[in-house]
Amino acid sequence: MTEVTLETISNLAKKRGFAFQSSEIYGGLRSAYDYGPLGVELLRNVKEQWWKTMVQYRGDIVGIDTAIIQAREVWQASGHEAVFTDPMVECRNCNARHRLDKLDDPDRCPSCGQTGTFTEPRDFNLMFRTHMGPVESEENMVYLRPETAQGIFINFENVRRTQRLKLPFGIAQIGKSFRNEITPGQFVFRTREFEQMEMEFFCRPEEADEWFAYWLDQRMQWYVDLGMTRENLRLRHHEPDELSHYSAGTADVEFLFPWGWDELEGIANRTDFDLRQHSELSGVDLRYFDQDTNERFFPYVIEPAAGATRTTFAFLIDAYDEEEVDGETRTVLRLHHRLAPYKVAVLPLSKKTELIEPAEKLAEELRKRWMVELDVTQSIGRRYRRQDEIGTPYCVTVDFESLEDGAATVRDRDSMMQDRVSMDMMMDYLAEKLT
RNA sequence: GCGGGUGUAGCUCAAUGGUAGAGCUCCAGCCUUCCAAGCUGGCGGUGAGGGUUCGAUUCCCUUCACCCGCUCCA
Repeated sequence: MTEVTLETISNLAKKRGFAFQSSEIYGGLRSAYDYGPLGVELLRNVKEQWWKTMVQYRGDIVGIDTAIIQAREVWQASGHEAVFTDPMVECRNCNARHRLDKLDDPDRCPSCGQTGTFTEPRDFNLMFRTHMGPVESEENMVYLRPETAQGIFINFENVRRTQRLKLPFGIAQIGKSFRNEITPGQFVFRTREFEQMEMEFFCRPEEADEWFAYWLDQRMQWYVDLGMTRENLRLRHHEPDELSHYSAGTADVEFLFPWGWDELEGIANRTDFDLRQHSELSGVDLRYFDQDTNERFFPYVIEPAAGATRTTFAFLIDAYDEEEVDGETRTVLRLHHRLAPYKVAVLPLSKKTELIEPAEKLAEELRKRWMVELDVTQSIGRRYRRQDEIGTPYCVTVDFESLEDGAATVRDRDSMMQDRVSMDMMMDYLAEKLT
């Protein structure tokens, strides 16, 4: 695999239309990116694969899509309002920043040992605030959700009842979340607006450890099945002192990014913290009643929470490859075909009308099933390289011979091998390759 | 947010206190007809705002963005 730098990959992303800086024509807005025509396909494919694996292929998990704006009480119950608002001080001597409430001595910097070097404490609020309704007041202040999980917990009873679910079962959701990260960066890796793929798996408390291990295994396998290099993935268990306020155990799926290992997904045992909190604050009993044992209890929750945008980014990095072909560098995105933005490119060998017409007809046919690009400009070699660079698994070339034999050449992205296939059979041929 | 670095065309890079150039890319035409060929032409730029100056891309200030560190997290 080719070593890839952040710069290489962000350049490719901009050049080919995967992601652009947000508000670029106004000088750019920090920490926000817009997904271009290729990026949106890749992102959609990642989300689709997650949904299929987590919801469609399973009988024990259902989906949901909850509002980004929720009652303020949700974030009071979850602990976010308290935990995400911290007074911070900064050391003028060494520029280290510390949470005031975590300092043993509020006057002494633990990083450099100096005293009296701190700035005035400033409030850091990690949640976005806005107002519901046209009048700004404290009463109608609302937060943009910092995680999708709470939308699931507050709908636990709605979903359980309407779908007649029995433990163990899961509720999955994909959606945007917002956090005022102190330091966004590394291209789309850490942004203040991001997309999550979260699933809350509810089980009996005594089975939580078992399900935790199960989901670690399942989630790791998902990345591997979609072609991510095994050596670029690892599981890292959190130390007790880095656990979130709700967690009894957390492990991260990490990917080897150009800057080092970093998190793609956190898998946590959230215990019964959230359901218990919401029960207490709302007064609604969110306990589960087990008719077989006649028990009423709060289920435990195992949560695999993945970042959709950063996972998409990781797939892009992992797929990037360069190789020497006839003294030229060929750039190839070796994306799994299920993730590739375009599945097929139809390329008439020349711009002659007699070739463009059957090519258009073929493209139109294949579009019913896949994302297909028709490219007629410049030489065939250049067009192959262009498709390689955006990860298109197959190119179909219509040439003059096609007019005689009704067949076209199918060229494979990775091997560059070619196959002559009848155009009548093209759909079936490609369908078999693109399962 | 703090400290350090960087901003010239889509990309790589030139130049200058006095009309900003090139290569690649892209687009059109010709040619070619299966792995980034060639020829001709075209589009396109000093991140933004202000100041100094007869004149600023160049000097000064502010701002915005990016990169590296600190802290937080999917």
